[in-house]
Amino acid sequence: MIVITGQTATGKTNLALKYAQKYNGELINFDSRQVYKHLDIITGKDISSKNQYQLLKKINNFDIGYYQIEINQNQSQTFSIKIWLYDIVKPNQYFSSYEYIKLAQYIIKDIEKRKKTPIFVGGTYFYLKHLLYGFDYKTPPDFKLREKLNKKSVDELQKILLNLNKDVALQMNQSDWQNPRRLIRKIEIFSLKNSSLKSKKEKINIKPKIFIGLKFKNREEAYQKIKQRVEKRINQGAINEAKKLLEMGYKKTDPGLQTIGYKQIIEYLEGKISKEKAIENWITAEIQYTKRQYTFMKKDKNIKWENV
RNA sequence: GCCGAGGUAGCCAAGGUGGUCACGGCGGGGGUCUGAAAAACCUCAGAUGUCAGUUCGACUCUGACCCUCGGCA
Repeated sequence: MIVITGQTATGKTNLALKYAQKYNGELINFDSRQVYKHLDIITGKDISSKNQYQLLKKINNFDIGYYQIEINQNQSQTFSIKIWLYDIVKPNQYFSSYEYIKLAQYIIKDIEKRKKTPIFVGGTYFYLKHLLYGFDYKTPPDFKLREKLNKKSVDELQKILLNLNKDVALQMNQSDWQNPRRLIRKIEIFSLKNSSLKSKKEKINIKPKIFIGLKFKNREEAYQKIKQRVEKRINQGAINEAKKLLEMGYKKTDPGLQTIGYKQIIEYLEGKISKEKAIENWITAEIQYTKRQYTFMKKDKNIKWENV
């Protein structure tokens, strides 16, 4: 197995495609935004309009399939490579690392059955971490509870958790203790009706043969690349894409639209900021994201870093 | 040139009868990370236009100067 990860806009997919040619591979996306249908231009899916999604199988609400993309090596040679795990769910559907891993494991088996090499490409280290190193999945989300808890203040959530499980509450770090999402998840886990569920932990410890992380050599480089990329996406019709999604009935609060690019463009479409400001904010958000990505990823000592 | 308003960190911006020299937000640096992660959250560092004067003490008062923005010329 090969894994290509790293900061956004560093050319992960291109590198992955090279490996795909060399090792007879197929790509598996692990980008948490590209799993959504219709989010194409802004999330930077490497497909064109002539690519058709090939549906392999429906598992629950998930459309598992691939895009077949062609690469012209030179005039005479063309490679055809599959990319899996794009377009799995609608922008308003719930999706999580749990679902991701189930699907990824299924695809790995499928690829290996055909004697090909799975090549994971993406920037969502949260998903990758769980895929490679395992995860103790024991409590599914309780959306009713979340909805209720989302209305509470951090203060109230802290009190609820203290009553539920004092030890866990006191062990939380400073950041998580102030973080409503983390508090809600903990409450979810320790609330009575869920506590009896059995652990589904699977022992996983996958060691990729090649595990590369791409990062920018400095901030200036990141700024230039990201600026170019955002401008390109604007020219490709990013604004229309966002508008179209709203016209289709998706809301800005849907999980799929909680995405860099959409958030800023929607503010523009709502008349809150100018187009120029939206673009500027988009670029800034993207740079901030690259920083968070590296902060998280650099703790993984198995990644071999390459500067771009 | 005259009249008015104003100059507080990279940007936006609050403040006070002169007394721990100053509220925030953005941006920036550094982090957190066990079913929402392109999310959410934590943390740190930055400032009173210039020069004089009044005063025990001025970012706050006075004067000059330099800029900026309106209006009149």
